[in-house]
Amino acid sequence: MTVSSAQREELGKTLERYMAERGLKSTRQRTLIVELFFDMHGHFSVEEVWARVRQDDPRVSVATVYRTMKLLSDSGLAHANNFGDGQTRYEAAVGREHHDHLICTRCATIIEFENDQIERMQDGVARRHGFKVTSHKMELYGLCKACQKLAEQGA
Amino acid sequence: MTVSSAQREELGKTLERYMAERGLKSTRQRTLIVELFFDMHGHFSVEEVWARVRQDDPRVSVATVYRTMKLLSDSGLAHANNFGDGQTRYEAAVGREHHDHLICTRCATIIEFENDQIERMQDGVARRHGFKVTSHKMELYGLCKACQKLAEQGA
DNA sequence: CTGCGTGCAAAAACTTTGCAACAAT
DNA sequence: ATTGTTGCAAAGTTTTTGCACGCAG
Repeated sequence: MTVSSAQREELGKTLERYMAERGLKSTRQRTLIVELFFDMHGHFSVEEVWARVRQDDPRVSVATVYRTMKLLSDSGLAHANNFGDGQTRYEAAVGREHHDHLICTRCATIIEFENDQIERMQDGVARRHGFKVTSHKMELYGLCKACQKLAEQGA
Repeated sequence: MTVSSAQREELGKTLERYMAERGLKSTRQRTLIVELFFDMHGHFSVEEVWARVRQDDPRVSVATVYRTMKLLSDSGLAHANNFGDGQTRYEAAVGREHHDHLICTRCATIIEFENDQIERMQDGVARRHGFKVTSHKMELYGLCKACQKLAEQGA
């Protein structure tokens, strides 16, 4: 699932607006990190994004990647996740439907899914508690098909 | 919602069995930490549990609390959560229904809720993906009633 | 006795931050 | 020019671990 050029443009505009609103500047590093991050598809730690960025420009520091990922997260262009290992993983939030995750606790495979019915029920729950929900996350942990087989075989 | 004595007994048995199975030993520290943790109701960081434990025995080290909470988590008697701040929070997993969380991003209030219908739909999703779910977590982030009012008043 | 558990401090893992040089507007 | 940004290294947080001693079984 590639981010289309239209979506990419949309993304750029959102980011520009966000930065303009708070007097932030567009730099070579930021542009590179954002560009590369949105070309990667999945859930990446800062370390992983940094590794990719260094292929193109070895002089970029981790600190800048940390700062830029936080920027993307604050601006709503990326979502920050915590899947239980001790690091924050980011994923693109544009050009995609909202979705949740099935996570294999054996091989760490992540399957994404989407279920409008569940979303609606979540909204209902929130409403009944007087909550105004701005975001949510739902993760189902267990064994994927392949790992169930391996587990049966005692591997 | 207090853990009843019957539930407490159940808890003790589960833990004993778990420890016996792997040759783990029951110590003064472990007993104290487990006891106190199950008397606290809520979602606590290791630091918070430690603070409580030290009231009763100032000689217990954080390391032991870390190790014991991990033990509880591994044995299924406690659940580990990550609510976005950078620390793991534990909550009792016995003597309670499974539940999920509404989290106020302003005042950090946590409301628990339970919804069987959603649970069933989650199971359905997992089944369709060939997943065998062992646990899940669902968190709705937003503003609680009180904070919505404060926000309106521009506070 | 045997070996797991504990306390302590050191280290690890991840993330943030102060600062001087640098770059964008 | 002015102000935000970067790289670096230092420091902050949270959690884990090595080790010598102690305690449970």
